[in-house]
Amino acid sequence: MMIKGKIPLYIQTKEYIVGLIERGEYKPGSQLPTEKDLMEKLKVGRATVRAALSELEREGTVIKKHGSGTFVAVPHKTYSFEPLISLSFSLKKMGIELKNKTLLTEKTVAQGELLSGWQHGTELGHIKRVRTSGGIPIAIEDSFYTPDLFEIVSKASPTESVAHVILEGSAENVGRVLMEVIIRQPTDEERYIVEIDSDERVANMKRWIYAEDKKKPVNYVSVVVPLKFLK
Amino acid sequence: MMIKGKIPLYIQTKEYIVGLIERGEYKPGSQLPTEKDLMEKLKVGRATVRAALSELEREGTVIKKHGSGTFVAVPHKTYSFEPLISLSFSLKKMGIELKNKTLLTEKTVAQGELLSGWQHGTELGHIKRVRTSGGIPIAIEDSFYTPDLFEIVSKASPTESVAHVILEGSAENVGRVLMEVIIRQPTDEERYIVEIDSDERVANMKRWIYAEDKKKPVNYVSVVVPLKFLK
DNA sequence: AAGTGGTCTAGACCACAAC
DNA sequence: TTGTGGTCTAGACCACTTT
Repeated sequence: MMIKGKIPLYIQTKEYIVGLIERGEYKPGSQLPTEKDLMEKLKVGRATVRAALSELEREGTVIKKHGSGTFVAVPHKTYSFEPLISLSFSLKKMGIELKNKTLLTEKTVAQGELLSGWQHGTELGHIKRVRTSGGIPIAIEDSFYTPDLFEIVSKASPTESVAHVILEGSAENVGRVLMEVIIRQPTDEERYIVEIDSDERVANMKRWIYAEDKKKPVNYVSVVVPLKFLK
Repeated sequence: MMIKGKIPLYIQTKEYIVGLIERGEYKPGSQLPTEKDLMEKLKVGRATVRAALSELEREGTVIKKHGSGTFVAVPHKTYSFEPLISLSFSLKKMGIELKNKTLLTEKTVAQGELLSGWQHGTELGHIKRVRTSGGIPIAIEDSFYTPDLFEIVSKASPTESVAHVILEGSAENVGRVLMEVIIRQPTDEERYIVEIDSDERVANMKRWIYAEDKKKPVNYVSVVVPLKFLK
């Protein structure tokens, strides 16, 4: 090791491991050298190796399994669309964990503005949640699903990304995703839930996911976040 | 410390620090006890304290500042609008390395259905780029801007995210963002540029950014990526 | 100069998985 | 039982910020 003078050893260790993977010496799913191997090979302490591997795990490059070893992460196809359409995915990548609190779970029918491409009277599942971080309400989320999807989503972990469930759950193949973000004044209900003044503005993200036939959405989500949390 | 037998010390340390914050003993923005203080107070090693603080920083609860101290995070300003609407941000998260090759920079006028939202004949700046990874063309990007924005974008680094420039550059306040992702067959030109067969499908991501008046877009971008690169 | 977090080592013991 | 990663300590020196 120790080639470069200024760069921290654990960064150099990271680069060494990434190099092994990029050169194809260790394929996705295969086991990487053990921490002990890396210590001896690179002549560094174990904390240094672990710091490198920890960052790589956080970045999704490797997966550590207690008792068995460290493995090259297998990129999964369905993850590909996720960052584009998932709010929680993007925030998580930035290191921000949101906690969900479910306010309401019900069966309803499409009506009013919420038609969103659905026929009037279409049966839908509806979940209303508040997302918090450190106990502070950050976002209000209203999500609507076709009955089939509602079954699947209801059984999934409430902290799991809906986009992830849809993409991964094989219920439907995604054919089209539409997303809209607008800046507007909050409603009274929104002001109450996220505790803001009436002169503060909110970002309202709406997302429609269509199945492969592209006719009607299988999922519609509206997320409201005060602008002060976004700038 | 050492109250609970099975739970790791660094987790207990985390809980202790979170408790300090939740009980209001340390308000957002204020400086937390130093690592040394925590070591002595809790009778644990420094690595344990640092493990706790590292997780708390990753979760967005605290902020460490080299040379000055560790502070309770201020929930404001922590979140960014960018991941929601930036294509390059998302692509980067997919592991797609961003090297841009500009094929075309021109002034043009709005025409055809692709430029929906603009009046026929509106003056626009147009940039056509190919994104490559390891010399292989991965994505085709066509972006259109109002003349004012075109000036700013042209001067910005070509690798910089357009969404970033628009959000940070204060050229306009963003009032509305519309994004669409569809899966379709490639055009002949697309097949030529990214070197794919006609039976392979592509993901076409389109994004419109509207200024505060929400009438006409200030930016329209279309990115085409072969599905096989999204695995 | 003093204090803070950042990096690093050497060594120990524990918890889990596989043989 | 063996080997892996998980946790933890004690101590050292470095880099940055503030006084």
